[in-house]
Amino acid sequence: MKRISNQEVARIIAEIGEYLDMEGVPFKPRAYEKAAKAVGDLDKSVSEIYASGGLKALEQIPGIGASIAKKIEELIKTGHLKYHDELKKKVPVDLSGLRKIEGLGPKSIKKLYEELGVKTVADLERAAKAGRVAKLEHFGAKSEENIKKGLEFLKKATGRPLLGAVLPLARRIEERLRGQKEVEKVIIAGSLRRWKETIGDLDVLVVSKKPGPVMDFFVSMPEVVRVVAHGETKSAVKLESGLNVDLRVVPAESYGAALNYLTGSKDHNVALREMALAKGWKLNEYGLFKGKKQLAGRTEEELYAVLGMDYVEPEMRENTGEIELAKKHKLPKLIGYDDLQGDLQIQTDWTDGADTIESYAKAAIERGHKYIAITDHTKRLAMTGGLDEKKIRKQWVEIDRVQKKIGAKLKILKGTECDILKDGSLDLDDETLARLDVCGVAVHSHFDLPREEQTKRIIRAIKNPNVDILFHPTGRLIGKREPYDVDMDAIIKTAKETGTILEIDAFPDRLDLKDEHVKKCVVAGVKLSIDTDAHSIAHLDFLEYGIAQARRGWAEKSDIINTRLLEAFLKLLKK
DNA sequence: GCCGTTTTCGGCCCGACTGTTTTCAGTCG
Repeated sequence: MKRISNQEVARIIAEIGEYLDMEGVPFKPRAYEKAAKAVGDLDKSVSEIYASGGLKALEQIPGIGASIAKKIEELIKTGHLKYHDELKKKVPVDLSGLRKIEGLGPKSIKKLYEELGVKTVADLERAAKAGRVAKLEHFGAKSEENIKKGLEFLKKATGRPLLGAVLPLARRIEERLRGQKEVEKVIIAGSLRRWKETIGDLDVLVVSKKPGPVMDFFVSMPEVVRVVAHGETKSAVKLESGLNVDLRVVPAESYGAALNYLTGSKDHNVALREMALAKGWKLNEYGLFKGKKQLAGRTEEELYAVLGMDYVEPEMRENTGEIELAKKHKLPKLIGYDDLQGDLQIQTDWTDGADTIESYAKAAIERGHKYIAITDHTKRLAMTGGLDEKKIRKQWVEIDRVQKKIGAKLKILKGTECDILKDGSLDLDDETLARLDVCGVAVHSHFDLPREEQTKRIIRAIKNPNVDILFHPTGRLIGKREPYDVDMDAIIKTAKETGTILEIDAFPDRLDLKDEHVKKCVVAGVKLSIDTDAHSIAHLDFLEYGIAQARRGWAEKSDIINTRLLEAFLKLLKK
């Protein structure tokens, strides 16, 4: 059997949808697009799903039916798909590559191929430079110019930026717009408001009676390198970083409906619209309407209420069951952004952190923390100057000194980020581990062990009765490193049996556990911690990303151990 | 092609903007 990645399967299915779109086939393109997204978002590999459950298991995936399941089967078995090959024969182009150029859809790509023989991005570049694109029917000088610009940006593009990279900029833009006198309200919607791990582009919503000056101000912001659209109610710009920012201006009576529409997710919105439709109403970005009469739309709360459901927090809007719960008034009460009492993973200048224990303590007090754990690396991570049994005892003396100096405002817990060795044993002896307040363990080596071995290794580590928390459980670095191959269900099961806490690492390129694992832990009754993994004082502010991740996994306050005050929190640890 | 407390057949979200058009197709979200 061929080993084919989910991404590859998703790409081929998506391409089928686009080829059908070229032909003008109705509805099927959406079905393929949905199926491709479903495969791309899967937690497990499609090959494994097929290996363990066959076609039936594939059909269980929402958005995949009998026909696409068979196609996936063929891909897994042969690495090829005849149907895809046949479609590609008609328009043999680098579809995935060309689709990355902004403004180029399937229909335009087909035309460029048929009229100019454009197959690749390089072909397109040559044709555009020679002025051949502008001569095509329905194309023109501007279309050609836009294609050239799209090509330029494609060369610089680096994929979706991290939430942590975009949020500070988004907040600056929001503040700046708030300062405009024509602006009554401003909010950033879209995936940012849902706190997705990475951000496609920014969707800004403004309430104003005079949109003109707001639009003019927006398109002339200093970061703007290109104005993509500049209309009365909608404008779009590209920033020097490559980020697209859309601005919509609506009247106050449509604010809630527009906010809902722009926040998404698309699937959540479609489900709401279908609900409206079922009642004989219509939902769009201007409101909920019965005929011409507006039933709701001024606020999101009103919109959900009139639809007969509870308000759904943006982090939950993925159409993964939240709508049903909202109708039954059974939504979880998510952990709040002010609910944490402390931070349980901090690296200091004793290893690879930048700041001293004392300066971290002061910074934590400023942020209102009640406790922090000092969790430096251990000796196997020699490059960080990892602590051995002797050196960590010296650190305890320093912690005691700082504790005495700062008094009762903050408890500094003695901790570790102890290395899990290749065989699942730990990098500090049990006697030392037993004396720690908080014992975290983590994998920093042998990322490529076979799944079974990796799983066994981690399970052995967390079965150690001294171990309290498994740090960054899957080891991924978003956009840089895949998670190691590990059976998370088995880890969660063992964590439940042993009372081990799993971490939501809030560092923006980790966010590890990810939302669906958080969900599984909540269901299993496994407790979680939210920690920054700070390597400097500034990183202490990352907690909000971890809280967002917890909320995206439907975690309540009680699921997270460091929402508790010190005494209650310590009772939840193993000893 | 997918899906089902209306349904295994007959539906499938909806609007803004651009660029090319003189009324609309394509793309995007």
